[in-house]
Amino acid sequence: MNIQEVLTIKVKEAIQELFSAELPNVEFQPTRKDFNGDITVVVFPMLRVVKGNPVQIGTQIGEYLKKEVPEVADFNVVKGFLNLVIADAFYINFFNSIKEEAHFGYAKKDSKEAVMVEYSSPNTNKPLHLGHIRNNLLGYSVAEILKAAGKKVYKTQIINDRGIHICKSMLAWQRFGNGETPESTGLKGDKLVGNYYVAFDKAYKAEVAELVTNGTAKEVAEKEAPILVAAQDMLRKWEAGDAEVVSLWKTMNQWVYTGFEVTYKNMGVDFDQLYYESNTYLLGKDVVTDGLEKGVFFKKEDGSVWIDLTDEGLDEKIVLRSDGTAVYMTQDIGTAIQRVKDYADVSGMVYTVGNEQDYHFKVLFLILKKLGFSWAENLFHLSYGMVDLPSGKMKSREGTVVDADDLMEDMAQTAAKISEELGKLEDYSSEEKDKLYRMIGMGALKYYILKVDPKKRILFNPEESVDFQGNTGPFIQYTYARIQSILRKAESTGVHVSTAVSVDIDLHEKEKELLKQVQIFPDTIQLAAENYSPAVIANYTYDLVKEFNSFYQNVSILGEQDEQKKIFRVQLSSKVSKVIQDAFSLLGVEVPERM
RNA sequence: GGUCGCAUAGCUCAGCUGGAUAGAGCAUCUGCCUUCUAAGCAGACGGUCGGAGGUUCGAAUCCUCCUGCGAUCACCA
Repeated sequence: MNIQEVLTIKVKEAIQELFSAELPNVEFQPTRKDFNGDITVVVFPMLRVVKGNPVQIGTQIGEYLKKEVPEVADFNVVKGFLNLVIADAFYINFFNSIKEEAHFGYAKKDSKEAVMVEYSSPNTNKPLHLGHIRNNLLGYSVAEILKAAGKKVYKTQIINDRGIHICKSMLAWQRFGNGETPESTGLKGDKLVGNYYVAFDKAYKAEVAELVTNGTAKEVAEKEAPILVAAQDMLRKWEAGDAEVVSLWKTMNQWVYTGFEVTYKNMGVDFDQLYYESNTYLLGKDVVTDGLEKGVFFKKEDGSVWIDLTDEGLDEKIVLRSDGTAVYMTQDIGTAIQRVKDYADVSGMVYTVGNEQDYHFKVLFLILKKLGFSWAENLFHLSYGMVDLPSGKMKSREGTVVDADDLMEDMAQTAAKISEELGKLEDYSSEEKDKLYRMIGMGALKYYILKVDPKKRILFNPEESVDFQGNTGPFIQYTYARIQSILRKAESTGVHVSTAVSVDIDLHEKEKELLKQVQIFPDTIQLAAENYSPAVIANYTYDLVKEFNSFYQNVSILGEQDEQKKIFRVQLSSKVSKVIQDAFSLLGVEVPERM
């Protein structure tokens, strides 16, 4: 039982005893730093049950608690706030009880229910860019957070490997490629293919311009440009299974996959299961037929099938074309159902997709609910804002993107530059340095992106590099490294960290603050999971680290004369570093032994 | 036009189910490396929480309206 639960019972008891009244619940908040105390009971809400002066009521409750609850060492009342001072022994007991836990704060895997988290889901016609980085980091992190909160998680992505955009790259390569391959050019496969996507757009625009010059209306020219018609023709051939087209498609997609693999590895993300749109794009049609019988959908005269969502404040949405072919929505319905077939324990899904698709997912979830799937109640669209540049939106086909690989490389180089200037790692080999610089660079980038609320759009200015000081990933990594340094030194000087600490020691104010911050880690993980928010973890970790640094600068650890206190401080530091490491692992950020 | 989202210090962001004098970082300015890593610490400066009403003992937080920005409303995906 934690202190709040104990106090809740005792406060209710006090109200019963002192005022013969029934208190429905007790409201707590951490005591503000400028007041004396650790936890505060808010008296105002009690006025509904107990009539009187809040200060007097608070004082009476305080006296009762001080007498009846050993953990309450003292109290004071300010206006309607009853500030309680919790005894040091309580914190020390808490610390001793969690000290040996491998992953303090992680919930036990209790639920048999699994969640499938989808993220990344790239198109195979171009390399990944900064927008994909946000998507990947969010999806990966939310998956890790859900795991830590006790859920079983499957990470997945649906690879958009077919469609007109793919054919555009293919066609441009056929026309302008001269048989180039990743091997012959030394280019990463996704980069090579992406170049042809850009080349297609260039050629297409030139053709449109030419048609317009010759008197064709712009709208007509945009539809009839020969290269576009050729791409559409290629898509039809692909759908018909044309051997030559399919072979080219396979070859070029493989180039892209090989390239993506490198990017994912550098980003530090992974997947448990892959879905390919080329396998799933025909799914969902039979479900529509079922739904039609059930009356969930209706058919229009031209044969197209729709759902009427006007009762929900939305409009009508098509689920099957008049020619009987599937649309985007049909596929997504089919794919969702397929996933539950593949993984029977899946009882919920998270879709990490940009906020321009808010409407689509709203509709998709509604349809699945109307079709009566129990798991449809647990669908969540992890919607995030766009990453824009000062020059505006990123557009792959116009080449105005911040490339994922380039950005990660830049981050590592910035980290290298700063590290070299500080010059603390002269004895590291170049391999060790390189590994460390990547870790720090990625730490900066990941933290920078994950610390902000997913809903907010990010304006990314490549000119102003991502920070390495203050509320940043490297700041937190640095603190971790610093603690490791202390631990190494402690070990070499023979401090016995396994010894239990006596409850009799007096806690320094900084130690107490640190313990309070450690204590809320489990709740923080649950909160982050409930809100699907890595930002909650990021901000928690920052607060913890700030607290530790303050402790570190104000209190001597290894220089402490009292052996008990010294051991306790080393143990506390060790535990804090473990929490930092675990919290950062939920963000997909690694921590270094030195930096 | 309808719907959804966002708006907090010069800049970038926190602020949990309504609670005390709204918090960090960056930038600017002061101090602190002969003691455990100064990517740090301690401090100063900086706010009509977009605007107006309302609910409440109490509103950045909840409700209504308005303004600004973004997204979306395809037999594209």
